[in-house]
Amino acid sequence: MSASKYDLNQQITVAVDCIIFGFDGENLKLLLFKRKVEPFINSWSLIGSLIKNSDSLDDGAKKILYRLTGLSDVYLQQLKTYGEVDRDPLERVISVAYYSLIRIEQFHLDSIQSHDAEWFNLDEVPELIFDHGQMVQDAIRQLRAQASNQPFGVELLPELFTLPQLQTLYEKIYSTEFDSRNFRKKMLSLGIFIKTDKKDKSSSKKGAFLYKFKKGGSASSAIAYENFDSFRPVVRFLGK
Amino acid sequence: MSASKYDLNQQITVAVDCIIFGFDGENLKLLLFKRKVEPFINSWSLIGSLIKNSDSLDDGAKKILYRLTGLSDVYLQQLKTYGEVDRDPLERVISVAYYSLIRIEQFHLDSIQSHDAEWFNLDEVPELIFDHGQMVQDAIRQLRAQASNQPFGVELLPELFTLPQLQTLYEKIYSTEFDSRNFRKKMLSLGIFIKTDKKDKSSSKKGAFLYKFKKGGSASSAIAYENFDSFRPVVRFLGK
DNA sequence: CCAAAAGTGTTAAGCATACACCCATGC
DNA sequence: GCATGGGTGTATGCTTAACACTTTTGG
Repeated sequence: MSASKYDLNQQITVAVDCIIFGFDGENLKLLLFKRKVEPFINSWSLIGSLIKNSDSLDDGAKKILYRLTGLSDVYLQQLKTYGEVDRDPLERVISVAYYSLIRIEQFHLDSIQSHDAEWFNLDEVPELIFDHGQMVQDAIRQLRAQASNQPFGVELLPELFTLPQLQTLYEKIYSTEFDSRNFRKKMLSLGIFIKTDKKDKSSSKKGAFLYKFKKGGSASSAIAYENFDSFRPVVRFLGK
Repeated sequence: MSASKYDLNQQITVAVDCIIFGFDGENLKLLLFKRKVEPFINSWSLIGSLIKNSDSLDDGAKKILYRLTGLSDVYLQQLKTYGEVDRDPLERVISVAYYSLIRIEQFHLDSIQSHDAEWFNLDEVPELIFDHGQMVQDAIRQLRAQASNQPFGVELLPELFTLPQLQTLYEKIYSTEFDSRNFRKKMLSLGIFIKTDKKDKSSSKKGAFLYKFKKGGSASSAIAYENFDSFRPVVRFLGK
């Protein structure tokens, strides 16, 4: 391709980085992989790469995530673009960061392992290259902000899930604990869950009822729940 | 500068666009200017340009805003990066959008006019090039989200301002009306305003008391008010 | 004196929070 | 039969939201 028609001199490389949070029913984790190119080859890095001329940013992010981890059908949300001049020592690179929150399943685990990627508990994340640590911090903040204004869960919990599981997810996101009576009351009052008559007995003798999401929530989004009154916070109570 | 060391073939141009909202005490406006280059020369456009190799995105946005309008010391906040492949018909350009909300003053007016820029009422914005219309929509949404979670006003109202002015600002942002008794009660309960003993009589015979912001709010931000409990929405009531 | 905007107080309803006990079951 | 986690209800205080009249003063 010929040089830019607007400015022959601009020479900026464009990358995307994906901050992928995962929930396994117990813990919130972060997906990392070992960088394959210099500089910092073999250091832990977010899932990222340069985008192609022919891919939009959104498409490019999806493809890169698939190529580097095997994950597909992940709803990625744009977080922020990082553009400090010297953030990459090799050359001028700006990076458009995307994030998502998915449920970790066996399918994912196999795929990820075969790609040299790995899930890390959020409190055991190793040193990351460049400004990736900052990206993760920003993504957590964003995740919390979203979770407090919109319920989420589609694609992020198993199709059927229990309220204790949902509570655990929220507790991990906020690094706090909620009173189960208030939590259940609040969640059920949102009117977006349907109780099934099945029970999950994997974590207690009594078993917990399985719920599913009501249709009409955003099918494409792991995070946002459409048509939801954003003025009514989902999580306000932080008391026990 | 030599070609990219990561990828010799990537050829993507990077621009920034600034969505500048202005408040003149009565109306919320949008700053536009007439594009100076083909394609679409002389069409109305957001304030934007390519960034330089030596400028970070944040710095580049500030400089471009200054160059094209004369505005300086504007706290710009990154909105989103737009990266559809064909968003610019001439070549592949991604644009990092920034936005701000400032008060419109005489100083600004002169400077802006001399730069061929112009303030438009939000409901009278002309057709914009590329995806700039979408950017404006996204910025309004973001502005509302911010305004509902954090009080704002520093740098965005005159140093001294009246509560009716503040109410007008919020009403314009949300395109709705608030009950003045509830609005005042809520704002004053935030504890971030100081009543002065001066009155502004420009809009009524009785005159309205002038208030100022308490120190300790974010001095650098026109929009965010730091150290504010983000779990307590500022604007929830939308009733009259 | 009157028009026009500023300023003020109360009540009812809804929501958040705190808190303690019974239930079902596998072992 | 008991330990474990699941499930439920109520009372209190705070925030929101609805609502109407008085004050000030320039003209």
